[in-house]
Amino acid sequence: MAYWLFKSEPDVFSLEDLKKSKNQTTFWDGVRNYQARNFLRDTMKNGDGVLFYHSNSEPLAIVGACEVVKEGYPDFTAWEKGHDHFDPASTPDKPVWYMVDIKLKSVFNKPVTLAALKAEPRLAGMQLLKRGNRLSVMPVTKEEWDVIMEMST
DNA sequence: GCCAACGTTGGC
DNA sequence: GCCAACGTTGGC
Repeated sequence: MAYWLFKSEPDVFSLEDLKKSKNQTTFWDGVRNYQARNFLRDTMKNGDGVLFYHSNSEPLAIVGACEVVKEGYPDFTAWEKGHDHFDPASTPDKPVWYMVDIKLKSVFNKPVTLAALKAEPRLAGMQLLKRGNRLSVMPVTKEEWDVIMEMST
């Protein structure tokens, strides 16, 4: 079992949106970065934990936890003409981009803000905090996961 | 295969 | 709204 962090701009898709989704489950479409794609396609397994992070908003924070409920499969929004995530390089025969399904597990009582993450010495190595980090899907260690869970209650 | 130009991300 | 950091593109 592995752990991950997904970024989302709440103006586009927030944890509240996930909460309101059918079965509180959604497909994580729109990842158009190869490194993140590889995580989605090759590494993520059912039951993996996912931290849900709100970027580009106030407050910047991890706001909840989810679980992978469907492993990597082609992101079909890539071949929907006119879709925001359309990419002519990807086709049903030769998909380039992949996604997983995640299901809401918990909405944090206390969102763990970016400032709080930075202030926690045990999280000094977190990839999210590294300078210039722009990955929207990234791994989290079990230790980091546990600390964040503790901070969220 | 190099690298400059460009577009995007995302915190501030 | 700014701008640093980074990935991608495309000319050579």
